[in-house]
Parts: sequence; structure tokens; C-alpha cells
Amino acid sequence: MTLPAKSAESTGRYILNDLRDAPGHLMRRCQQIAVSVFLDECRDWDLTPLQFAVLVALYRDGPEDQMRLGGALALDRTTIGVVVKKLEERGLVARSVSEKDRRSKPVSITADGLAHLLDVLPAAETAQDRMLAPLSAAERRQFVSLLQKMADGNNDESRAPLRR
Amino acid sequence: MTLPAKSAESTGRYILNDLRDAPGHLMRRCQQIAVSVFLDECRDWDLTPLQFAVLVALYRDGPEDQMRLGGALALDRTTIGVVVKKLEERGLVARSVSEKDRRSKPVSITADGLAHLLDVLPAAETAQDRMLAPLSAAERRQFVSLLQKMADGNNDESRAPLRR
DNA sequence: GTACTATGCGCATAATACTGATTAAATAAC
DNA sequence: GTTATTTAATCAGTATTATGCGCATAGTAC
Repeated sequence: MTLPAKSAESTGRYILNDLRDAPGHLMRRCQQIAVSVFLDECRDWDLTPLQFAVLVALYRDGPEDQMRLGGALALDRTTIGVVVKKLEERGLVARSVSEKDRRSKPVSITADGLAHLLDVLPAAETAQDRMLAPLSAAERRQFVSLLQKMADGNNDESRAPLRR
Repeated sequence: MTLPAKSAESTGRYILNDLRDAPGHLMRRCQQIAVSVFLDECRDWDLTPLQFAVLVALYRDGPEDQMRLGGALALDRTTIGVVVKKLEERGLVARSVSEKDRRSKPVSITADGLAHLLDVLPAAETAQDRMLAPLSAAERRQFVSLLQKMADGNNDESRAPLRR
């Protein structure tokens, strides 16, 4: 048995060992790649990952006001507002004013939005597979499981926690 | 032994099963959390993750032009330019014009920048630990290893690949 | 030497993310 | 019933990451 190489795990120091192996830095690169792959795979439909996520959420759970929509996707109020505005300008979603609460503006997916969503779904699915391509099937399961554990365990650390 | 629950891994469909378990979505949340934890831990020094990364890179590898600096951190030319500009305005780095190649503006860390970096290092290290807190020691090793494998395996998918 | 190509950097714009402030409306406290 | 608090949404400002365009300089081909 050989001695383990000097590493962040053995030294307990991620940054001075090599910044490029620090979790925060690796997470940024992986997120960069995930967005890049998604945009490339879905370029024919001109949808960003978040615009796509909003359409999926509305399709699955029906009309919701912006706060609930943002909570379901872990987006803060400003971001969900901008994303919905963009989708509204393209006619993929519609906003109305609630009768019960006139502060609230429930968002719903339009017929155009639904058609667009069903059209882009296969490409979005392909994008998920493409970003995991370097990992084996077993590693993909581990990776997704660890991502979930980190995201859920740190949910309250985020300024925009998930609220189901 | 019980049957596995219906999941993205068993169906091969991440999005229709539950968008919130899709790799791309989880990656965005984890990145959100990583940035949030870093900013919180290092708030007394007013440094973003990338500003910090640039200081570390200059400290470790000495003065470099912007293109090489960006390549070492997987940042595109515009991003590295903006980050360096911010640091320059605060006097933490300095830019000069190269004698050999007058297109190039080598960046170096200043005395102030070095002092700032050494001061913030412990907090930045703590941030790395905090974002991994939900994971056990073994899981952290797995997680970092899988992040590295994904980032390296997809390096060419990124518009700003790592160039060492 | 001129022309072509590559490189380093900058500007403009856009999407995503967070903060703080504001407006307006609903709800709770008294 | 008036006041206080909370909530939904917007706006202004800043930061990260990306694209596209353009300029100036450097290197190469002929």
C-alpha cells in the first residue's frame, strides 16, 4: 500500500493545496459547463435553462404567482420576475391580476408556451445526459445524489431557498 | 430487498420525472449556495469568489497577462478583464504594459493585495468546509472527485476551457 | 513590403443572481 | 377602527458569465 498523495482531503486545506481543486471553484466550472451544454443543445428554441424550468413548473403544477413559482425553483423574487417578463413578451406565458389578492399576478403557460415546451423537451433531456457524459452510470447516480444532499442540506444558506 | 423507487436513474428521464432532480438544476442550486456561503464567510474583506481566485493565482504563479490568467481559472477574456479592473481600482493588483508585446498588460499582485489575501485565506478555507458540511468525510472526497471528473471531461464543452 | 491571420484587450448587450428601497395591498395587533 | 406588520411585486444598483463586434499589435506568407 502506498502513501496517499498530499491532497486537500489529507491536508484539510483546499485552497493552498490547489485552488482549482477547491469545491467552490469546481462547482463554478461545472455550472458553466451545464449552462453551456444546455444552451447549445436547445439553441433552436432560444430558451435559457431558467426559462425552460419555469415552463416545466407551470406545465406540471399549473398557474402560480411569482413568489410560489420562484420558491419551487429556488429563484429569488427579482430573478423570477425578469424570467417571467421575458417569457411573457414572447407570449409563452401570461400574467393576470388575482381577484382574491390584487397584489398577486398569477402566471400561466399559454398554448404557444406548451407547444414550445413539448418541442424542446427531448433536447433538454439530451443536455442532461451530455453534461454527465464523462461519468459512468454508477457515478451519475452518486453524483446526482451528492448534489441533492448538498443542495438540500444547505438550503437555508441560500438567499433563495427551495420552498415546496 | 425492495424494488427501487421510480426515479430519473431508472426511467432515464430527468426532467419529466422531476425537474428539481435534474443535474443542471441541482448544479445551479449548488453554485448559488457556494457563492452565497463564500460571500457570507468573507464579507469583512469585500471579495467575490473570482476576485479571490485571481489573487490566489497571482500569488502562486506570479505576474501573468490577462489571457493566461483567465485560462488558468477557466474565465473568458471579458470576465477576467472586469475582475482585474475591479481589483486594480482597489489597488490590490497592478497592470503595466509589456515591453515585448504592447498588446499585453501583465497583472501583478500589490503589497496591499498580498496582505488582503493572506488575511482572508482562513475565511475562504472555512467557506469551502461550510458548503460541504452536509456531506460526510467520505462523501466529500467522492463529491470533489466527481466534480473534477465532470469538469475535466467536459472542459472543451465550456466556452472558457481551462488552459494550464 | 504588403497582405493575411492570430492575439490581447476593450465596449456593448444580455441572462442570472442578490441587495436595498418603494409601492400597494392584505392581515394582525391593539 | 386605526396602526403595525407582512406580503407581492417592481425598480435601481452591483456582480458573474457569456456573445458579438471592433481596435491595435504581433507574427506569418507571399
